[in-house]
Amino acid sequence: MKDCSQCVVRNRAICSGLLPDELIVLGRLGRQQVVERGQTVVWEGGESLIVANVIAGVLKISMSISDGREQIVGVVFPSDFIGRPFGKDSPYSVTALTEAELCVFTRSAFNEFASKHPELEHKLLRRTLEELDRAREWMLLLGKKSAGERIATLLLEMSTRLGEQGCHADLNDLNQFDLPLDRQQIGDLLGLTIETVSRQLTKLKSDGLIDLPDRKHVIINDRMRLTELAMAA
Amino acid sequence: MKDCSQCVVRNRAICSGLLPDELIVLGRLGRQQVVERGQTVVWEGGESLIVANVIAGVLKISMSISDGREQIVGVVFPSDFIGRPFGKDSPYSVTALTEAELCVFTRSAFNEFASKHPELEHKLLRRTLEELDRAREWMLLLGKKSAGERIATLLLEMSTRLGEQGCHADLNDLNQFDLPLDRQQIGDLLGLTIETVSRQLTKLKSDGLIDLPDRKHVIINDRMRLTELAMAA
DNA sequence: TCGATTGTTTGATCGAAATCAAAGACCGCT
DNA sequence: AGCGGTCTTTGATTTCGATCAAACAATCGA
Repeated sequence: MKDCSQCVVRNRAICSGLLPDELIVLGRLGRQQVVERGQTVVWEGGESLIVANVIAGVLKISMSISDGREQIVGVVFPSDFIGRPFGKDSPYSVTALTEAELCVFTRSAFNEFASKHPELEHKLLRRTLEELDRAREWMLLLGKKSAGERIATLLLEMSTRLGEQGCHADLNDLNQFDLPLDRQQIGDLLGLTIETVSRQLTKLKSDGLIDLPDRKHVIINDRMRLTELAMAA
Repeated sequence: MKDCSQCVVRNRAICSGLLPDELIVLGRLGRQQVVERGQTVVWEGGESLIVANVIAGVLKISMSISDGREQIVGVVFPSDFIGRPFGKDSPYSVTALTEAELCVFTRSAFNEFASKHPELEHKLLRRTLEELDRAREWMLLLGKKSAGERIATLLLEMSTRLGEQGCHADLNDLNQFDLPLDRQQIGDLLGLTIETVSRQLTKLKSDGLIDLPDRKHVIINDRMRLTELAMAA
């Protein structure tokens, strides 16, 4: 890492709040790394050798069953933390959905540094609690929502999460963004098949709630109706 | 709290590892409380005024949609921690599935104590990471598994989690236990209806994999086949 | 002990999403 | 610009679990 004080996620990542000299020590432990779309940085079942902060790009966290069925259990954005500090093997894979830039630490070096810096662990705890809330919200979606509700929920979630990052095409417009996931991945995230995803998106489009100028780009026309849809059939 | 050093979850709860004098301070902040079956201790959407350690009993964590659909997003056992420290309102309810005993703290008192005791926060972080892993494992179940696989997975999960607690009828027999959930709750946990739960349990029974001497009691006869079932149709 | 209430099982039918199948759109490459 | 591959959409059919309905079993209080 060259210089943490110049880092674009400096104020949002878990390292925010560290003192300048602590930041220098941490910076020396990390190295910046670019990963290309599709590349996996943590393997399900493998010893989680690294942890990292996401500087740029979007990644998926996924788990699978032996017969190949895959479920995406998390989507990770800039300033988020990835990997499984402490304990055992990683129960999931982490794979880049777009080209991404990471600030990578070996797990052991990070664990050691963290154990000496309660402020860092506190930040990580808060983030983990938020991630747990999000996971549970998604359990509600997977357990109880219809296909239409799921798609509506996804679009709104993507809008806000990308918005927090300033990742929107137009910085001022939450209602326009590029999906970092293809149809198959949306299916794997929502517990639906690719065909159902496609049909539901087409339906939202023909109902006028959204526009889909191309495969990835989404324009939300009627946020209110989409929000209603997200919560009730 | 009378005396933490006598607490039955003393060695497993997040307070383990605190020094004797720290434990005395923490003990004075908490109070022991018995909650009866069905009683809710944290309300979805409400300000999470309390956090607690579970001393005895089993509780559910649940979220719901405005129209009444409910999803159980977690099941909590003795030595587990409940409530949402730091931040905002609780996004979920916590309700006792059996009579339970809690060691309750006001959230503010706990937050303050925790901020001065990194060791405690570290324990809480590890636990939260484990809870997150479990939530994601459940997302895989909800998103990708068939009804039969879900039931098999639940029975094995219950067997191991109750086993960790020494809650089994026969302490040496992981293959026999009482379900703390009724059929409706099993459905709400697995994303199934009560009828499907009943049918799948009946099927496992007639296939000889399990016995169901009464509503709550489960005997696992063929753990291996049940394990295979849990992971593939 | 009985009747009421609640929880569970079983049966019949329905429907949302999966699966199977094929056409169409988009992208990168030469 | 044209070709080959991948991704997406659309259509036809099937299936698993939901829903509707009713019988059955367990629990509780009087």
